[in-house]
Amino acid sequence: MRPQKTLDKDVLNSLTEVFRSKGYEAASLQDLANATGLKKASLYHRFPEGKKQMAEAVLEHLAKWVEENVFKVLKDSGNPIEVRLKNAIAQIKVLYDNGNNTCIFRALSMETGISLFGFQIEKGIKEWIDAFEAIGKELELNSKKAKDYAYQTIIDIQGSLILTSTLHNPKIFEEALKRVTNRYLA
Amino acid sequence: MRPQKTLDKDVLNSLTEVFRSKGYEAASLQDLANATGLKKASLYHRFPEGKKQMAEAVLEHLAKWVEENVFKVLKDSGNPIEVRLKNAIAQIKVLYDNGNNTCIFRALSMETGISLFGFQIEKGIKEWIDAFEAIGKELELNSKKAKDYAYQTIIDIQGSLILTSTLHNPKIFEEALKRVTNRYLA
DNA sequence: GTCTATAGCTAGATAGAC
DNA sequence: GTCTATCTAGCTATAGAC
Repeated sequence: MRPQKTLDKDVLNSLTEVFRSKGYEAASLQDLANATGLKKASLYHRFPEGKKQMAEAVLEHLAKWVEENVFKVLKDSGNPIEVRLKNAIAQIKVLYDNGNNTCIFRALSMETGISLFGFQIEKGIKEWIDAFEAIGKELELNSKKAKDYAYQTIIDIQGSLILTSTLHNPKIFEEALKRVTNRYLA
Repeated sequence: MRPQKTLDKDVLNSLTEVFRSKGYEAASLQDLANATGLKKASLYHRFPEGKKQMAEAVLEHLAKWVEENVFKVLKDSGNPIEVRLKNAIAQIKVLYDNGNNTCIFRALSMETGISLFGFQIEKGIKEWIDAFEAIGKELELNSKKAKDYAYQTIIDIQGSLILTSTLHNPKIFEEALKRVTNRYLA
């Protein structure tokens, strides 16, 4: 097997950037090839099922990153809950580049996308909710409140990402994350 | 001038539905033609600049609806502020069909869209913020708080729309709107 | 004002050399 | 594993009859 000129990880990162910024339909194979530095046929060699498979790989890739860098940090023992929460929030800032990146779920969730990726996106969102719901329970909120806080957290993140990108104002994202933290630690 | 077989208003409503559900790139002229019941060439007769013009017309059309049915209701004299707020929230439920419709801003705000419609979307979002900021000031919140509440209102709406559609749970949207109301009237 | 027909292009995808 | 070359289908957009 001849060694790959370009590492899988780099390819995935390039694909991620294109899908994130353009969405699924608007991301052409030419765009994806340009971003990775590979030719279209080479992309098909790595992803025989084509564009759909590329987007799925991106979703999976990001899901792993979040699991490793957000959820694990939230759960991970050793640290007191305030520290875990703050560390997780810091990673969320990395994930969304301080609000300058759109969320991949949003980019891939238009109707064509819904039938294509609906399941993965729904699963992903539920994992976010579960992760924050667990934090609420750990803080001994009653079960309704733990759930409400979790929903509000995701709403704050998603809503503030939209506002930050349309108004070009990262402060909105930052303040939303502060609000999330305060809701739990107040 | 031969009378139009299909009214402008009906055409716009059909176009709106397609752009809303598919986004800009994924909405083909064939889709738009099917939805309106007109042939492609007839669409070009009404919108000589093509698809871009159709999307712009949709944005304008919705902006007018919101101005008339949300902003005017919010400002409109005669009624006490609690009633105005509740009426406006009721209209927002109509606009988004209880959370089942995606927001046109989101549908048209991917990168290809950003250069195309960024200005109109930014303007639209700012109008929403201004409208709610005015409510806060009327309630004698200080100017920072009035602004914060307005941002949080739009964040709650946009964020809850995303969650409602990905989780197929209109209750999330409904509760977010309750939260908006309570924030102002508590 | 609406239609049929079609131009011109780019999309996603494949074949096969190296 | 990567490339050049190419296929077919679908796209946006236009021409011109009625």
